[in-house]
Amino acid sequence: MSESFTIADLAAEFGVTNRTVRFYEDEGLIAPERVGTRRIYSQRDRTRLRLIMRGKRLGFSIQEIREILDLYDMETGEVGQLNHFLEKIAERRDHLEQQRRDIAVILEELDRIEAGCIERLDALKARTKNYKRQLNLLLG
Amino acid sequence: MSESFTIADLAAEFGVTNRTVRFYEDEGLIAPERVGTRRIYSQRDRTRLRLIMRGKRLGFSIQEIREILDLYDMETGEVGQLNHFLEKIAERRDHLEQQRRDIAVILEELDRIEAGCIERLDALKARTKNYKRQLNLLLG
DNA sequence: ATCTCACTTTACGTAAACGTAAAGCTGTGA
DNA sequence: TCACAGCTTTACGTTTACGTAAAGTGAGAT
Repeated sequence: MSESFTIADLAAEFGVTNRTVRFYEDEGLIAPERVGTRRIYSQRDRTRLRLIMRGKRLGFSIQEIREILDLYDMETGEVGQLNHFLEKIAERRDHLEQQRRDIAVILEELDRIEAGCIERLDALKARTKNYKRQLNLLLG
Repeated sequence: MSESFTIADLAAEFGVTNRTVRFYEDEGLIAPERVGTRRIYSQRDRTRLRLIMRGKRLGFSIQEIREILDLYDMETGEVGQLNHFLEKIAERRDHLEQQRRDIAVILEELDRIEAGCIERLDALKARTKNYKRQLNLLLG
């Protein structure tokens, strides 16, 4: 158990370059082990990369992704920290719910546009059909 | 009817700078009228800006936003175009639905993390309470 | 033994999305 | 009338998120 991965493994899995994976390390988002100079990635690193990619798909900056990872990491116990922590979570939730609303709006619009588009296509097909029918009448 | 707006109006409404609004014009996303050299924005421009901001919140690039605006603009009639158009819509939908799934996953995680956090807070409160009770016993 | 391949560091380059400073035009209220 | 607030263009600057080239290292195959 507890597999390990090379940089190329993870880069391929997540569809990015080795450079990108190293960049995330420079930014402190992941911290793989070393064997000599070579990087060895654990399941935990892989999980963190998965979270990073999710953040990227939602347009979050490296800094924002760092904050999200911090939320996952937090092992604090102090009360003030915990409250601050809960605030951070609430902020993230607000942001995500705004995005969710945005998505809902755009999806509705896409449906509407697509419907109009299909309607036009049908109209065109009907005209073509009619044209063919008339042609058949003419040509016997 | 058919109000018009200055650049400052719209910049303020959408929480960006005048420069940003001009930048979107340079990129061909909007095309306000002119009175002399001054830009005059219509309701249509305002609507397009609203779409632009939505795209930005979802992390779309200017190029992607341009494509989305094109979807709204399209008045084409040719069949090939219409089919290509439907493909574009499908792509957008796929992208948005991926984002929606991403959001769902993160929101669930946030819930989980928040729950653990509140649990810890409660535990701390309970200990504090117990401590106070013992103090009261001691101090009468 | 040496070749090759995948890895490493260092460091300069680049595209996107604006920021910002300079210099000038314009209408309007005191 | 004139000062000033708000608009304009031009153009160079900045940050983010990597790309890319150069030069070197370690391990396994031939």
